[in-house]
Amino acid sequence: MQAKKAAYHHGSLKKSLLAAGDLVLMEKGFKGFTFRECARRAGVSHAAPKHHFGDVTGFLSALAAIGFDRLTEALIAGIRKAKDLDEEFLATTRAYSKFAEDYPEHFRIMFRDDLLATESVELGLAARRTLTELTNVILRQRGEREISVGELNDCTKAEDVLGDIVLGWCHIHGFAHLKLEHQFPVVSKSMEKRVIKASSARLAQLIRRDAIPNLR
Amino acid sequence: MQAKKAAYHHGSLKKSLLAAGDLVLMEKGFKGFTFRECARRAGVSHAAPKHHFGDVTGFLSALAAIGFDRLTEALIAGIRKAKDLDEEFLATTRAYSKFAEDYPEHFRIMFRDDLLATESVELGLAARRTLTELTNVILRQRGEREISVGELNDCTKAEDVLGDIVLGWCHIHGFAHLKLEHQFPVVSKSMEKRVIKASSARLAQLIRRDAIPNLR
DNA sequence: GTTTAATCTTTACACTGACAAGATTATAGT
DNA sequence: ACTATAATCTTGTCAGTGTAAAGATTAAAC
Repeated sequence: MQAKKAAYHHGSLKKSLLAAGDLVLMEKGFKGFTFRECARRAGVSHAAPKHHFGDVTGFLSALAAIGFDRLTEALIAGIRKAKDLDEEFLATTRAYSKFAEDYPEHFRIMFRDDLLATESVELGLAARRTLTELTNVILRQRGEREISVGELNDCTKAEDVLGDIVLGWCHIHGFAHLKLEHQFPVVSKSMEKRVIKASSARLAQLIRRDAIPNLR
Repeated sequence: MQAKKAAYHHGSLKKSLLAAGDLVLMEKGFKGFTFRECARRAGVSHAAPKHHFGDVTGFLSALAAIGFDRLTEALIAGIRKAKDLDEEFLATTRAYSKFAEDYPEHFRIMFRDDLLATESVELGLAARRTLTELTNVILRQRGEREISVGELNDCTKAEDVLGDIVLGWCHIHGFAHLKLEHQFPVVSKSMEKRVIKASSARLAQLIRRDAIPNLR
């Protein structure tokens, strides 16, 4: 009668634990996020996760990777909505910031070098996919050829490209982070929209070089 | 003979606890930072801190305030070293980033809205002092009158000023944060220096408006 | 069909934050 | 000066945590 006999071997525990961890992170936040709570939700004993993730660091890394994947998707979706290059940089900024507000706890652990297993290839790849997407936003602004994930390191060898990536990413990330953690003085919603729109537009012009033609 | 009899009343326990917490944060990081460990270092019982800070959130807020004060000092010192306006923005960026690397754990908790008691006036003031310093960096770039801490809210009412503050602070903060958490592709030290120098210079020019005279 | 390896449970330990109740001392009021 | 009161600190307790070790169960390999 019961849907599933309580089998000694769960079958797909890793997936279930990730799903549980994802939920716990969203519902209870980082403070309420514990190994044991996730195990409870997955319906297994408190020591079960260890075999799949080692310690809590490994578990968080897997969840951070999911976060990066989700961010990458959000960026792609945001970019797709933009009608032209003028809108694209702003759309990227907005998508990045919206992700931070939609998944604040994911965002927080994603950028916590001390809490993550930096050797995780899974996490590294997910982060590079996001970075590639951002890099391509900058490259398109500059009217240059886009790159694939594999070309990331090569691309960033060029100094002026790296300079624009830094300019772009720092702005996008800094805005999202500061806004998420409520570091900006409180202003009206409409004011905030106008400000970020104007800022993004000016920075995009700077990156597109047409604003400062003979600077380089 | 002994310097101090173990008095039942410590006398300046709050200060001692803050000093202990400061050390623990630097030595053991956020992971090793516990209420009890700090109490141990201060030489008091594990429940003593409660009376002075309430819960761990209150304690962290006090330490975050110290962090903001230290950041403000670092910014002022960095600015003082700059010879002219051209150098100042870069100097600010460097000082901000250096603070993040010198006090990584402080930096992390300073920008964690969920871990702090946002109603703490002490923390709020310290953060506003930092923000004022940053705002004045931008105002000087624009050749405008500087403000005091009290004027912060008034000043930010002007839309274009806010826009430049956002541009400047997002860049400075985003760079420091991404660098601290090792999100940038690994490049040589000298390359990194050149890149951040060029980026800051270009952004400063944008803020100073002389680069794009007829944009507004 | 037996051995081996992987998966999951149980048990245990040291540690944590929070709470409550008691001990000690400073402070204020008279 | 004496007492009442409040502030400060300790002790003891509780549920909860991560990690480790050892045992139970089942899948997989040979």
